[in-house]
Amino acid sequence: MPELPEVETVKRGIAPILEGNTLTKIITRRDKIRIAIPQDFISRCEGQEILQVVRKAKYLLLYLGSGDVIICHLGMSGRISLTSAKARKEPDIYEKHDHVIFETDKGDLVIYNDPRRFGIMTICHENDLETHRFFKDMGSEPLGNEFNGSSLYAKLKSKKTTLKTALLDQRVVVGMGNIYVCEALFDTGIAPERRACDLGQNKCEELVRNIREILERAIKAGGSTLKDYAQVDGELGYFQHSFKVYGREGEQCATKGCSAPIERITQSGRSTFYCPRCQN
DNA sequence: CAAAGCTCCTGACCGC
DNA sequence: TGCGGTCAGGAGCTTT
Repeated sequence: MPELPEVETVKRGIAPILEGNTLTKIITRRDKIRIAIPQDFISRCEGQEILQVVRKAKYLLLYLGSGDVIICHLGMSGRISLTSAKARKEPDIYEKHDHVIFETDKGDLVIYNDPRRFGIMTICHENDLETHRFFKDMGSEPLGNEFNGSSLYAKLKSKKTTLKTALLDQRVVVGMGNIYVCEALFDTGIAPERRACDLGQNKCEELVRNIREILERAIKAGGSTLKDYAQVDGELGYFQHSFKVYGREGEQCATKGCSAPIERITQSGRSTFYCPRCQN
C-alpha cells in the first residue's frame, strides 16, 4: 500500500508530465471512489494549466491555473500509470478499475486505477485547503523541520494510547502507515504496545531520526511495492526486500545475536509485527 | 476531550 | 473448479 515514500515517488514521476501543461480532457468512469467525485470536477479541470504537483502527507495536490487544486489519494491499492493517447489504439478502451483519466495538450495520459476504491479524487479551491477536512487537523511532515524530538514528545505526552496507534494517527505525524511504523519502532527498540505518553525525550529524538532515515531510504529506493503497488512507470520497486519485521511473522529477528521469532499482534484492528526481545 | 469502533471495497487466500 | 468465509488496511467520521 502506498505510504509516504511511494506517494513521493508517484509525485516525482507525474510532475514532469503534468507541470506546465494543460488538461485538455478528463474522463471519470464512476461517480465515486471512496467519496463522490464532485459533479463539477471535469468542468473545473478541463482547459486548466497545471502549475505544480505537490505531495502533502499521502495526498497528491495538482495546483491549477484557476486557483483550484485537484486532491488525489491512492488509498490502499491506488496506482497511477502513464501512457500516451497515441499509444492506445482504441483510446476509449480502459482497464478494469481505471477510474479517472487525465489527458494533456501534449497527448499524455495519466490514469488513476484503484481496485479497492479506498482512494480519493476531488477538487477544492486553494484558499480552502487549510480548512479542508482532510488537512485542518494534519500533523507535521516527518521529513520537515517541525518534526523533531521535542515536538513529538509534546504530542505524545497527552496520549494514553499505544505508540503504534499514536504514530498511525495523522494528527501526530503524517504519512506513516502500518509498514513504516512497525519498522521505525523496531529500529528504535521500542515495544509497539507501550503507552505513547511514557516515551522519554531521548527516545523521541531517536525515533524521529529513525523515521526520517527509513522514509528517506525508501524514497531513494523508489518506494516499496508490497503486492499491489507499482511505480508510476509501471516498474515494481524493491524496498520491500528490506523490511525487517513487517510481514515476517515467525521468522528469526534480524538483530545480531537475537534469534527470537518475529511476532504478530493486532492493534486497533491492524497487524503489528515486532521482535519481543529487541523491543521493550 | 481522547479513544475506540465503524466504514468504504476488492483481491488474495483458505478449506471444503 | 467453484464457492463461501475471512482478512487486510488509510483515515475520516461517529459513537462512547
